[in-house]
Amino acid sequence: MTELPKTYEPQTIEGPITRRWLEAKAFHATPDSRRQRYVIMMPLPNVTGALHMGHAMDNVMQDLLTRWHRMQGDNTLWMAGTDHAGIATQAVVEKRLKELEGKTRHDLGRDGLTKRIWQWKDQYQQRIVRQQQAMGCSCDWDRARFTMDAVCTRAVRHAFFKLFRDGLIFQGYRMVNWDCDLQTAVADDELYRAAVQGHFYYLRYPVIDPQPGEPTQVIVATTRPETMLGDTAVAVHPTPRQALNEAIAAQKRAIDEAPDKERAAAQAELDRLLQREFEVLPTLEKLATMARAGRQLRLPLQDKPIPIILDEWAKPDLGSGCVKITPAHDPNDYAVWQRHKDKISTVAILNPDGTLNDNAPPAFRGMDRFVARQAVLDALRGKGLLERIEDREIELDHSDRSKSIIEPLLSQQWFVHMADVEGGIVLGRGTKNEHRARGLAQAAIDAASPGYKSPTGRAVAFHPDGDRYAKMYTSWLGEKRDWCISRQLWWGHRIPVWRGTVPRQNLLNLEGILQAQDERDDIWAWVMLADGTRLLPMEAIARLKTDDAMRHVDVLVCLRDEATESTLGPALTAFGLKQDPDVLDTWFSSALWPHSTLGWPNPESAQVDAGQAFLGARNGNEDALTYYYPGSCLVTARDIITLWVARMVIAGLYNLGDVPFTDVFLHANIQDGKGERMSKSKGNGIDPVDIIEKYGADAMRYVLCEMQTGTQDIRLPVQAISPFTGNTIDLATAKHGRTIFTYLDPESGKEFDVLGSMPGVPAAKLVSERFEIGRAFCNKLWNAARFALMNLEGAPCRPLGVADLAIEDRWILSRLNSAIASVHGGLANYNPSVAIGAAREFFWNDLCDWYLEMAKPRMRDPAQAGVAKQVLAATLDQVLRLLHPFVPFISEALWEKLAELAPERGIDRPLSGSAMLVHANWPKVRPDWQDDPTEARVAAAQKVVSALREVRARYGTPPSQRVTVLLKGSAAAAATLTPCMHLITHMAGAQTVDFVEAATPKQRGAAATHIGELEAWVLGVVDLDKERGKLQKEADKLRGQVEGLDRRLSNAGFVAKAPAEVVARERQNLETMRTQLAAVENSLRDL
RNA sequence: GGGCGAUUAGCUCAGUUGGUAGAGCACCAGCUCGACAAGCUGGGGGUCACUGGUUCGAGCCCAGUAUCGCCCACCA
Repeated sequence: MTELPKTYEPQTIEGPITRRWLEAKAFHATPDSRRQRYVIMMPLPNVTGALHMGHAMDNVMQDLLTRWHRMQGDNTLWMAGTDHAGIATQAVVEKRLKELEGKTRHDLGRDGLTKRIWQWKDQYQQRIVRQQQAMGCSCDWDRARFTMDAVCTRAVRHAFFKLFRDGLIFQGYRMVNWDCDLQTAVADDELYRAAVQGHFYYLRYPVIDPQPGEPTQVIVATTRPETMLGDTAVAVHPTPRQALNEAIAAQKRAIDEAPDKERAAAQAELDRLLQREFEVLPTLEKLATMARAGRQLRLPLQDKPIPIILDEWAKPDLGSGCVKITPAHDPNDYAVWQRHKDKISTVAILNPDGTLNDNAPPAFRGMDRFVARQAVLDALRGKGLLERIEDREIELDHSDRSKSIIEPLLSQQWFVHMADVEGGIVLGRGTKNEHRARGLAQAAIDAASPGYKSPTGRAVAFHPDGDRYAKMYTSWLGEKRDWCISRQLWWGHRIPVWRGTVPRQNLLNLEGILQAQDERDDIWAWVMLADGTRLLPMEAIARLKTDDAMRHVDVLVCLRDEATESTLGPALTAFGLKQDPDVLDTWFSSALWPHSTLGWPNPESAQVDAGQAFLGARNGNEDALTYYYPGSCLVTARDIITLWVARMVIAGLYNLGDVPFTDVFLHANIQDGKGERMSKSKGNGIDPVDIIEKYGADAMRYVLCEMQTGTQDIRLPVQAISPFTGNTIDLATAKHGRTIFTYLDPESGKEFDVLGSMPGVPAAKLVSERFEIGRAFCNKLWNAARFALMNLEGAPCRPLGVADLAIEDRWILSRLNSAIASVHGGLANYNPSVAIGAAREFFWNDLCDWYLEMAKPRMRDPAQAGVAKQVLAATLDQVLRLLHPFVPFISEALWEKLAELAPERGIDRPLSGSAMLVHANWPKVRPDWQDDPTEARVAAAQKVVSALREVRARYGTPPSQRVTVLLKGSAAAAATLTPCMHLITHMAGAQTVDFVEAATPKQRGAAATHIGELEAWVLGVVDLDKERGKLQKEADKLRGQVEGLDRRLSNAGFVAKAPAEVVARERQNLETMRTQLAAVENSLRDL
């Protein structure tokens, strides 16, 4: 065999091992006769950019579970893929288009832009896959999907169609978060809040024909004065006195409960409220009266009358006490409008791009909203209608993607109905799991509730800290808010609905097409009446025939299959229907991921890409969907629970009548050294490939596993590699350069960039020294194996019984058995840190530090070498298997070497072999290897060795100097240690170690040490002063401990109330310590 | 504003049902002895954020305080 290098070089083995796995299709899963299966669906990375450390954590956790289950013999599928990430990707590509070519999406057109995005997607998808393969992800690459590929697209259309037909998808006007840059609605979770320095403007609205004693104008406050152009009312509280008094009473109570330091502020607030009682209240009461009388105000600039209305939304304790109502551009005002629809209207003043539309006076039309703001203020000021301006910091929603300020905008959107439905809904219609539920959200809540069982007996559980996250999941779902699924983008799944307002006669002409839905299952239409009533086409036509008042109706037609578009689309167009221009929210397709990837609704006809695995049934086995759905475990960070986990459960239950997975493993998020969440855009994101290049993939995986203890977030201090010197620079302490993304190299003083965005400034790679731990581990593993391989030449494999084994053999096998149980248990409890910790402890502390050292003399002794080799080979075999899920590359490489030298390994019988470790069997616990008496013996011997080494260290005895050791202790202690004397001698570097009844005075003057009740002397090394000092210190410490125990045991309460076993144990401890103290004092006297 | 969580050695984190605090890294000292200096051996280092309470006994249970983080929320 070839000699292994002295240092582990990950670069030289990771590439070849990856190629070997991929060439052998080692990760490919296909349905077979096994009943035990394990399925993980990868949380899809967005194709917006490369992966960072957060993804690495997610991927490594999945790979860990995948490899572990694969070795356990489960039919294991890890489905890989990427997400088109609608808004995020389009935003990135549009931004580049603007920067590099100065073009907007409108210059390219819908097809042109999507073509560009496809190119971008191809490029990044490739990069992502390379990153994942570099990490060792054992996904089934032959099944990798993309949310916009043919298989997923078909599933999206089917799912949409199904929901549409069931009446669970509807269109409606709603207040949405509008991104004026990207010109689309964005979801709440695509926003971030940021404080902006702004102003609070007080405006005056004149009263029309004020009566004597009435105010001539009303003052309203706003931070967005331009919205006044869309005002349709001013609201005042119906009973302002009562409301103010309630506020005052509440504040008084607050003062009573307030802690001292907050009391002054609370009192000030009360004073302010009390003052309003005579400063503001009289006006408000008058206004309330005026409102009842139907009085109106003149809206400035628009010069139109608007009513004063009564609504509790106007709080007498805030602002001027009155509030302007802009239903089209403020969510609260929208709610007010809905309560007063009969009295007030709604006026939208914004175009989709944030400029003012034709509802604004001509002077303001076309102005951007922020320009218009100033113009409105100037105009008001000119008319003396601007009361005053206050400076104020305002918290505003911003779009995560474009960073622009969000405008609340009333617009028409598509929604999925999440709330309960009268009469319930059907889940898994047409499947063997068909059953009913109250509504979509409720079905998903139930699935994670105690006692729930799906039709196949499954339920969803969270790990670790299950209750906590189940609560988060159910409380979010409990709101049952309708899910806005439309986005005004070009990149994504286009909504397969043709819609239009159709005149009476046309609808009658459409009858022919609409009737089709009774005969075929791929078309469905709804007719909407002006009052919002939804009718089936035939109902509508019937009504139309009798009701002449119906002049026109809205028709919505959903075409399920893409193929039908070419045949039916033109007909629909001819009748004035147009395909909805919107695309679906990215999460709509992600929600289907656990079944769309497997070919739902029909695996047999799923059109996979060239070279990919066929999804239909084959060779008498089930098709992919039947076999692999429902899956097993979803691995993700907790912020995805609401966004994605909940929606997958809903989609799975709705389409297939069963939950998509039974377990949700929530792993920690990674933060930088300052506790900030790691992300590329913050300039603190580490690229896993940089870590892999520097430390190796296994090192990275080892450390990530070790860090994963619970759901607690993890700090990972970040260092930059200086592009000037190559040294590492701690970013927590380094000085910034010109921007927050640049730093100064402390040595050269030169500036470098961590974001790679500053032209002309060299970019630095980001790393973390934490990963050195992993590199050290791999190096240790490499060298331990190297030692073993140097000695394993010709290792036998014959059945060995207990009698054939040396005590150290029995010990290491017993320890191995515990390690197997601990590693397995740690993984089963979703605690990789415990698992890798147990593996490390066994490998490093037991195997390397003790067993290998104890075995060295035997390796040189032909009489003993055979057994020692055989035990070592078997142990190494088991260690490599145990470590494989954590550090797959190095373990696979060493497995190959081990197989060359010791092709057959085992103790009492050969262990099952496997050409590649990735397919080897997972170690099984061997209770027959557990040997507690031997473990106790060796543990006692280890204590003696440590104590003797301490003596040697104290006197600086060179390792090569053999020392003479005397031991004195009880007969029981001697009996325990006698079988281990050869080990003690060897491990402590002794010439001889002997038990004595009593040491001679001269011997007693040697260097002494005490191990419990045992006394030991190391002859010929002693320095009297040093010895005295050491013994004195030891005696003092013991005396303190004895005193403490004594005090406790003489406490009547302790003896009476503590459990008997605790008291007995403490008595025993006290006894031992007293003996030891006496011995130490004796030794001291002897000196 | 509401809810959840965290605070343990210089750093990053463990600590199962209450029974005298652990690991790795870092630090100090010694070591090239036949796998490994990315190593070996030994050592030092903690008022478990703070204040009370319950208990014979509290890192752990209870109440409060402080700081940090996350989620949710409509204050013009």
